[in-house]
Amino acid sequence: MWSHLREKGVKIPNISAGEIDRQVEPVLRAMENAGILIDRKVLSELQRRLEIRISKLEKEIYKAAGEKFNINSPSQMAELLFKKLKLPIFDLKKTKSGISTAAPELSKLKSKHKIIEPVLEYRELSKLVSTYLKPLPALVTKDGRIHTTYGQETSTGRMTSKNPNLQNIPIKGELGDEIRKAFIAPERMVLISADYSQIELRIVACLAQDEVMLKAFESGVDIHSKTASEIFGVPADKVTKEQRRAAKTVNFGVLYGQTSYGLSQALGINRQDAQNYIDKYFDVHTGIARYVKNMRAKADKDGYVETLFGFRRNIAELKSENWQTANAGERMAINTPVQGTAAEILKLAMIELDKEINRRPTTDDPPTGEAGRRPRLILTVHDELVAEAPEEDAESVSKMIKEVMEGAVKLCVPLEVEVAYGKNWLEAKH
DNA sequence: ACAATGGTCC
DNA sequence: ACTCGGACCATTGTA
Repeated sequence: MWSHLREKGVKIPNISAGEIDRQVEPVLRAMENAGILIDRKVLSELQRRLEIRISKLEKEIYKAAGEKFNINSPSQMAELLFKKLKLPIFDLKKTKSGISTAAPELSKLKSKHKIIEPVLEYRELSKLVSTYLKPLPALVTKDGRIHTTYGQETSTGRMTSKNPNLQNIPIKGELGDEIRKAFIAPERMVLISADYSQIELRIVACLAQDEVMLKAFESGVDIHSKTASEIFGVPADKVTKEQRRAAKTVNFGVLYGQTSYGLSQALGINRQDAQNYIDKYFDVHTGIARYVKNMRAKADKDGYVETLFGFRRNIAELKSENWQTANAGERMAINTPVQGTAAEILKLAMIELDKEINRRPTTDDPPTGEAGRRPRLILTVHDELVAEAPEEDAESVSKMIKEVMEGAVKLCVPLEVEVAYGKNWLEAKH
């Protein structure tokens, strides 16, 4: 499906998607066995801190409500907010059973009642405690480490992680920082984190042969600032932070087939403005517009789309009588080649890295009974790999990982990898 | 046991 | 009316 890209400078290694999956399988098993070292004390101390705060918030919420109720129950929350407190439901999303109490909806009510803010904070903190701080320590094995299970059975070719899922460890905010401090390197070792910079945008630039985007990546300019300058019609050096943030949302929205409504919700602007931005975007990015059209047509005609390495996803949804289902099918057709190709590139890098790492000797003669220190891959998070390495090898292993990842395939644009290391996962991402 | 709701990540 | 792709998991409430 993408063989024409060979003439555009794309060098696709002679390997199929299925073969990539087979070859990455033993690498995944090795990563599961390796696991990642956990500092349980960091988790338990944070848990204690948050539980104190949560009980204060509980009292505050009950007081503002005038009664006790189960804060964790969306139905009881809706009953309280919209029946007893009679908060306005104009503009709020509905669920099958009633009014949504999801965070974006409650945020709209912040100015209407003093109960909203503590509820949002309660939700945030109890999420962290119940999903991460409590369960993670229970999964630490005798070696002090957590061993997830990786899978490859997804509709795009991405990998999954379960028991626990280490691909959704919090990263936003101060509390995300605190949790990531609990994922540590052993004595005299470091964690190295390496992530592809905007890999999906680079892939779509290439698959779509979008001239403007190709040039942007070749010249190394900030892609979101460039998009901002295009859709807001301002010089590149006059782009505000706010405009850049909006442009970033547009860039990612395109990958998902986002509508004007979706964009307006994401940016908190009106729908017409959102539509104008999208129109402006497709005006400039004719290649992307063509790609979107082509993927819809391809899926419609053949019933499937393909990634760069030939992974096929059947999209039966497109044939649905239900227009919502059919629209969802269109978005899958747009997104799957991009997301799937990114997954394939990461897997190729993992296969190559595993070979390269195993060529290196163990650094130490281990003291009696102790395992020798040597580099190994330990985590994979969609566009990021985390490895462990002896601290004296941090620089050389970092460099090796970066080079292998950047060279995994030759696209029409350069692949860039950001790499850093430190004593824990937080430090390794600076 | 299962569906619905909500929330975390890329 | 509905609206952003791909995952996993906790809690509530119903069957």
